[in-house]
Amino acid sequence: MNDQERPNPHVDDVRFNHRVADARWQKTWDEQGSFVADDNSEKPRAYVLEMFPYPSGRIHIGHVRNYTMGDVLARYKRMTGHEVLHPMGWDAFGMPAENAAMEKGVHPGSWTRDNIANMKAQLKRIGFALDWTRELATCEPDYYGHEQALFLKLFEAGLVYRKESEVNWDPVDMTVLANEQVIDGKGWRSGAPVERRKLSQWFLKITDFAEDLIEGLGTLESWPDKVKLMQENWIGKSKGLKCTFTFVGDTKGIDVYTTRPDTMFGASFLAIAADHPVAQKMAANAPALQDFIALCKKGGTTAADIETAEKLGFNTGLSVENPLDPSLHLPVYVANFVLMDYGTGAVFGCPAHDQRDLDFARKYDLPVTRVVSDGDLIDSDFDGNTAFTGAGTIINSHFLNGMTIHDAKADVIARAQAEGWGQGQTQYRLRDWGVSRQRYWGTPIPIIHCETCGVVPVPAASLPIVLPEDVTFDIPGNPLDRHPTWSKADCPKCGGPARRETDTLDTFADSSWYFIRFASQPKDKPFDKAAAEKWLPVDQYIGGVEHAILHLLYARFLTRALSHVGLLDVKEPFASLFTQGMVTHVTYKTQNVERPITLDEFRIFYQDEPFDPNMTITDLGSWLSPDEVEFRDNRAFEISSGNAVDIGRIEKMSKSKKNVVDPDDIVDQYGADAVRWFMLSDSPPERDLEWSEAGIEGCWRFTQRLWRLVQSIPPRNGEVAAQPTEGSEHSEPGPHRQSSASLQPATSPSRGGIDLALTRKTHQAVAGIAADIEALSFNKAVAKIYELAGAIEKAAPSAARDEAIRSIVLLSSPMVPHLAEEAWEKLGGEGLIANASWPAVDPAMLVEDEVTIAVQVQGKLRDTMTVAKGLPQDEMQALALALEKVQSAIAGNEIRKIIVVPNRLVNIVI
RNA sequence: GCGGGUGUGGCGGAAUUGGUAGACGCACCAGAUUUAGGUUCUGGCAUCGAGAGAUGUGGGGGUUCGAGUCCCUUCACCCGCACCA
Repeated sequence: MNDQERPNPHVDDVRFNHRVADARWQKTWDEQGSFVADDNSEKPRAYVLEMFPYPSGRIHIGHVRNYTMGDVLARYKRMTGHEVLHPMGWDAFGMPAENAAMEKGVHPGSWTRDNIANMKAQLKRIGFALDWTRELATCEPDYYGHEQALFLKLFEAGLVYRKESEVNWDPVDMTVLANEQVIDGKGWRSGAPVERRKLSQWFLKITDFAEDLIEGLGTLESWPDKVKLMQENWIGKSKGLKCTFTFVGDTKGIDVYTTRPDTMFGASFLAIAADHPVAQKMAANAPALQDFIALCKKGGTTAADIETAEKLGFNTGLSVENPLDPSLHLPVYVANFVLMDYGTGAVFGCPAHDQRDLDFARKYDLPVTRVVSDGDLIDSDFDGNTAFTGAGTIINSHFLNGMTIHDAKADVIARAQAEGWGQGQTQYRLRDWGVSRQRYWGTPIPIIHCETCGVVPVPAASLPIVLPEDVTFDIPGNPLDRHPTWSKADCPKCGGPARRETDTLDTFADSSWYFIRFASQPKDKPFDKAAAEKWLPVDQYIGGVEHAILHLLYARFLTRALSHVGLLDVKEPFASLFTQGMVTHVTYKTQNVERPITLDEFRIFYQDEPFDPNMTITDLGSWLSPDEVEFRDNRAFEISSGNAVDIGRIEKMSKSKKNVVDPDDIVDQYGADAVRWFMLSDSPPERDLEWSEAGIEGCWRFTQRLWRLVQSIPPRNGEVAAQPTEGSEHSEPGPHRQSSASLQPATSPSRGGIDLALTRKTHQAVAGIAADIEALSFNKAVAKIYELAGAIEKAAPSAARDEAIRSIVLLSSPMVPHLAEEAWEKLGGEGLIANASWPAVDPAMLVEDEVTIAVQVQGKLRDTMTVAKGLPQDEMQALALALEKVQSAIAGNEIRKIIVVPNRLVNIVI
């Protein structure tokens, strides 16, 4: 399926040959350093950044979509006179490299570096306008060494600390598991049930910035609301009451934090976390409680695991007093759904108004007292299984009765403070950022543990702490830990023998400052403050919505933390954020087949029972890749077997579902421009894009259509050329350079007559496409290019038509740069189109002098009419009433009202 | 469980933000050119209806002269949940 196999004598002479053109222009851009950002430029700056890829081995089509969007914006910004920084690098640390090491016996470093080389070559083939001189890989010491320096700065500033924290522990492999490695509560390799185990780990104090990070969201006007909302909910600021429930007959008690002090009279139990000191202390001589705590430790550490697990409790036999009325006593339970790291690790349960508490109360037969009424249900008994969590009026609560929940909250907090048993407190759901990973392929944490001096930071002069190359992955666990010499170090303070920290940093740390390093990369320090600030913040950041919370929050935090310690003066790293959708593709699956069971299979399931040959077994369908499927009569069949195939759902491309498309293959077949065009067409960029053969064919045809348009006019320097205009090819690059390709109405046409309509259409396209690109509405920009192409094809030869063709080449050049360069050369444009300017717009050409008016009767469209723009309302009304269809719709009824919207519609109400 | 999102023809989507629903593309149908077509060009294409017309933006209800757009309610699907990156 390539051009050689499909000769086409009729079109080959005018066909755009991407195989030649793509390579030619990519080489030219490289040689001329077209996209190298000039740090000293006087032009206005634009920093366009896409989230850098993890070097998994191959570029995924999702990457292509992401980088194409950024590339169009970067190229457009260059055309509008900006100095553009558009860099690329590699988020190169992480687990897959270690997995490859275990599975294939390759070193994580060489595996990663090979992948980077392959993927870089792939990216180059797509023709991205990237500044490769700033390329970085986080796994190289010249990157992570600087990260270690930043870590030490934060350490000095008191933003780094150590505490115990739970990890997933595989008791068979004796190793820490990532959440991803826990499948159905079991270790992915050993299959053993996972336990939660405490380790001493390093944390960054992101919670110090919780308030700041919420406030900062308010300044991010060009971020999607949904992302800001998700971050705000993640930080989870709440105002509530921290108070003490004293043990009955004692002055000591348990501290509780609650956001619902208004419901305190409805409390029927107190629940504490399994890790709570009270639980731990009691467990010392209560084996049953020890067992229960052990039970709570089963299962993974994810929020979803913990919160969907069955709610379990253990009655400690302890009893506490309700501080609002000490005569009310509550039992104390240890419960698996209470988290030690949020609030105080203890909650009071108010079952009528909290679903979890209600489930728990029903299970352990605890009282359920309604204390908030929504009006309809005053005083009625609570017997349902759905908690009422809405607003209402307080009932069954003595002195709080009749208050709104809002007033009751304030009243209880005031009372607690006056009486000394509690105080109002602001609480955040956000937890400190645990950065320790018990893994090899990451940034070594630059700390030394000395038996006499304790924790000692590595002196800056000793950086980078380089990962040892001689490690093995034949046994589970962290190779750094068992390396014979690496962890041995001299204490920088006392010189005595000490141990190097063997935890490495979370890879999110690597991706939390790479955008700063792109802007400034001195050898001797992480970045130069002044140089970095010239580029920062990133003007447009583009990436997947899956990063809406963690990566973006950590990057925002680290930027603030670096500013806090004086290394930078930037609060928000990303001025504008765009989250793009995934690329999906249809899936195919063979049908399930039911067949008789074999003897061997029977023995596996039923051991020694007598064999029953009538028993059947169902082979589940397996995924097929599109090239294993053929179509007959609109039905799908497997080519190899001829069996019918189910056409599955359209899903995110994944290897397991065999619906991936390799960018290299399609770039080779259709050319980089057609692929880029596809990535921008049809689907709005924030939505998913469905890959299809038909779609890419259509895109390929459009590139050829554009090419034919270019062939249809003679070169500029020919004798029939229109008068030379002030084209960009004559203008000097600079901040104030005048815009290029002139689009003046063709007042002295040299070919054919005046075509004002086409000139209008062209100017409207220039203005519209500029607005669409700036709004990242690439699908709309694409539609407008199609429209303009259609208009040009229908137009008779004229100077206006020639100008329209020059314009469409310029307008589409950010999207199809190879074809545009080739066309620019054919049209006699000077220099590279990559350096050309965006066409100028004559505002007078944007206005139409006639408008089409909708005429409605009772809000229903009955007719339309074309009138002069700005026609007075009474004239519009008179014209509308004169219309035959309108009269018949009125049918002699009395006209009650006529609504006239100038230049838009007339609505007659009867 | 918690948090966020999406829903418009056969398909992807557009709709100046409350004012002509279906721009543009894909697919499909018809015709022309071509030795041929997976080329190119022209035309058609929401649904029902012969037509006039009626219906139509996941479902139900509401506000309005007018609703894809605003409000209430409901259904379906997708994403994130702190050690995947």
